[in-house]
Amino acid sequence: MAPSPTGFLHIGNVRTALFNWLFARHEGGEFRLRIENTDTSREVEAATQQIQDSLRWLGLDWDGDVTFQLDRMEETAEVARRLVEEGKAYEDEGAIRFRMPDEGVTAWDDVVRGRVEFPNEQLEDLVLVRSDGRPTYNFASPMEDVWDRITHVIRGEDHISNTPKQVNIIRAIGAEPPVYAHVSHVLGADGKSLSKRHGSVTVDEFKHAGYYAPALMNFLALLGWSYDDKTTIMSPEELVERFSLERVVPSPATFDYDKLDWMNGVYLRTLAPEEYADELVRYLREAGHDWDEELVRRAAPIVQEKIERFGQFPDFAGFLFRDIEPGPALRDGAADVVSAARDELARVEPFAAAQIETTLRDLASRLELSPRKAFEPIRIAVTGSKVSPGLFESIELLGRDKTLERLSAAAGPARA
RNA sequence: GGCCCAUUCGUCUAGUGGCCUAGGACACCGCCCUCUCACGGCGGCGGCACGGGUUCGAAUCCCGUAUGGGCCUCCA
Repeated sequence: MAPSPTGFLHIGNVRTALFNWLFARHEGGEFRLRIENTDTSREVEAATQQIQDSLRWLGLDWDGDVTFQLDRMEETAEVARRLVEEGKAYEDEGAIRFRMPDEGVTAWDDVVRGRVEFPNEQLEDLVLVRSDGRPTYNFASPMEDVWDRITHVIRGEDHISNTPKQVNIIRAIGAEPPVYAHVSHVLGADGKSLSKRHGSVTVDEFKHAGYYAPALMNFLALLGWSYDDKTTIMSPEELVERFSLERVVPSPATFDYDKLDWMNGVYLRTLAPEEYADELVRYLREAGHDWDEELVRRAAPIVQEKIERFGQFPDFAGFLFRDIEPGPALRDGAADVVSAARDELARVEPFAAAQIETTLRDLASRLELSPRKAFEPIRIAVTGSKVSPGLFESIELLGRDKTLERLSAAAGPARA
């Protein structure tokens, strides 16, 4: 994986990184991380750290130290000088250019695309070393592939037309090119390259939105790859065991946020309750919500079946932790239900979901109201919303004092 | 403009000449379950870009067209 340190890691690049990682882990090989920083003008200060944090969060661990392309400036310059001596390159206004063949074709067997051929007459004599001495990407990259004994280069399809150039350079120094696999791009719903306007695009944004890393990994793996005709939910371990480059398709994939949300929900619902609570607590802490951890843990079970992203928790269950805005206006007669509920709940013992449910259902039938009708105003009064976790569990967690307080406020001064 | 890559339901995909009356998943619609919202169950809608070949037979092979994308930097 060889990102350039120009900003946050884009989800399309992460998908490519994932394929590299899955392939390496499946084959028992190494997954290497190299920072392509030969363009010093575009380098962004914190990007190198961000890239590593993002990969770690997703669960992509690399082997050995991170390497930096510019660190081998001396070696690449040396090779360039040798190529000039051998007549395979030449100086041009202070820079060094590689002499590309003029006839025939340069070809390779791409693992995802099959045989790809380029007419050599299309190949320009590319700059190897800039006039200021820094190597260019198209020179440094293949050289490092050789020095690091990279066996497989899995990268985006935008590199297809760079490949014949790199192949020629590698052959010129008497080495064998690695195996290449060019994967397609990831697009937004409008068919254009995925960008900000489509939604989250950086790993950080997905993290902050409350996605669960294994779910995101699963989703990304299925963008351009499949195991068979029906398997969709696969743990990281299963993905590693089943992945193969041969099953990567060459056509571009559109990022479907709805499907990601669904898949994330599947993962969250499958988590053991304690694990779910742990993840939720960690998410809220990192999102800056300084809420009582004990209460968050008690609330976890009643939201696990309901939300598909941790990011939905504040809106969905925030009424447990902070004051609520006045809810929608109560319909005619609703105030009576609310104040009756307040009177009943003032006496319930113990103040627990089961007893609360019995009490409120009895109240509904006494008032000759359907549960649906009777509970709506109570829900709005207590949670501030028409949509919430289970009413009885919510009331238990809120506690008697706050529940009565909110019911009184909603019933209005007349009965308060 | 040149070269290269791609093209199966709205989306992700299965499919490698007969198993295809094209399978699965998300989304959408309907019904059931139900304290809201979800979950779950059942059912439905919906596709091989187009045109020529090759073949007894093509989603699958070949050619062309169209559409989309990439590259053509002393960017990566």
